[in-house]
Amino acid sequence: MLMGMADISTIRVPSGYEREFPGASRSAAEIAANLVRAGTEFLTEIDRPTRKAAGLSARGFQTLAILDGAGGPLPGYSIAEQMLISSASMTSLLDTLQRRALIERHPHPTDRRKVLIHLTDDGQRIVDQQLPAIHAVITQALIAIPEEDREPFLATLTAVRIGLAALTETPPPQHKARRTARRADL
Amino acid sequence: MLMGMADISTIRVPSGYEREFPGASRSAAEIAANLVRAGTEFLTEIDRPTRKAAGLSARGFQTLAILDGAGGPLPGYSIAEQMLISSASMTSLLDTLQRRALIERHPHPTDRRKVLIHLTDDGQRIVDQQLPAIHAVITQALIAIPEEDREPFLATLTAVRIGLAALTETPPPQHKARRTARRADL
DNA sequence: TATTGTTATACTCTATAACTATA
DNA sequence: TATAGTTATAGAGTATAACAATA
Repeated sequence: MLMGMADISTIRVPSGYEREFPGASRSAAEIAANLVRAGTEFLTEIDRPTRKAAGLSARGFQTLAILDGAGGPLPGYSIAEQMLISSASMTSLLDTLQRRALIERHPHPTDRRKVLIHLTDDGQRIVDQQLPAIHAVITQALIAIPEEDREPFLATLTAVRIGLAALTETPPPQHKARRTARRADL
Repeated sequence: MLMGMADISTIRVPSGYEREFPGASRSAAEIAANLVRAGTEFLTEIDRPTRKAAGLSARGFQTLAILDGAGGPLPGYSIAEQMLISSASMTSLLDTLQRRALIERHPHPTDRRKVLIHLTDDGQRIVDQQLPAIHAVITQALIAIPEEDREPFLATLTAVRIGLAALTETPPPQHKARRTARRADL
């Protein structure tokens, strides 16, 4: 059984946090917790109409949306690159979509190593039906955010992404050991 | 092959968007795209040390962290509720963790329906080792966000989560059909 | 009757390795 | 040699349904 949605409030980190993790920032932890949670909840809501209507996984629909966005057939490896998965995983995904007749595989006219992935009419129909529902959910979810708050919010989101990307290119940050007081204090 | 990280910038939505999806808000779509992306990237970074050091899935580590945070053993259903998964999925997760000797199952002293999940010493050690690394990553990723921007950012994140929660309790928002111009315009 | 947990079954996503065909 | 794709194999996470034991 899944429980109902409790009242929503900002996720806070207890006051002992910076004592327990020397060098760590409490406000950073709060931002991380709330950002990850908000992102996950958003994904779930975006996913909901798709799964319900089409019985399609997020990855499956994403594949269709990439093909739709490209405006024409794409070779498999180029979809795989965009989705950050291996070619073998791509094959498996495409098998699933092809079984449901949402995509077709056609040989590339000049390079016989390649397979061009086409949206079928059914696949196109699913994208055309689901995208408006998804964008309606997005618009409605953010209806209470004032227009003047949106650009600053976007700017901070981008700053976070830049900070994350910088992490990948440097050695993992140093840290001191946890100061493990009583567990119940967390 | 997975590609490297391109330069990071705000994800923007093309200008034809509100024409293509009547009633939808372009700034909302940009916030959704950047928020979901930032959340996913954050999760990936938080995940990285855990997977590397302990070969543990995100869900597996999350289970250990919940037990650690509780300060003592918990019955399975209470962990499942926090993770929003079914009791059958919980059983499978716990099987995996028990196979690696990171948790133990003990009978509840008074309610014989319940099984109390205990962190083993190995499980506790993984949490104690990984949590500082995770919090160092979080602190470092956000180092460039000025302190005075943090509370407003948190406030907007919470407003988004409230908007999302409100969606769940109401019928799906109405929307008009996609105005399907040329595909390449997207 | 409701709660807690397990088993059985099935599907998706993912990864790695080995392989074919083509460039 | 490098690129594109498939097959084979394996493992994790998820869901549903049916079930047992207990409260």
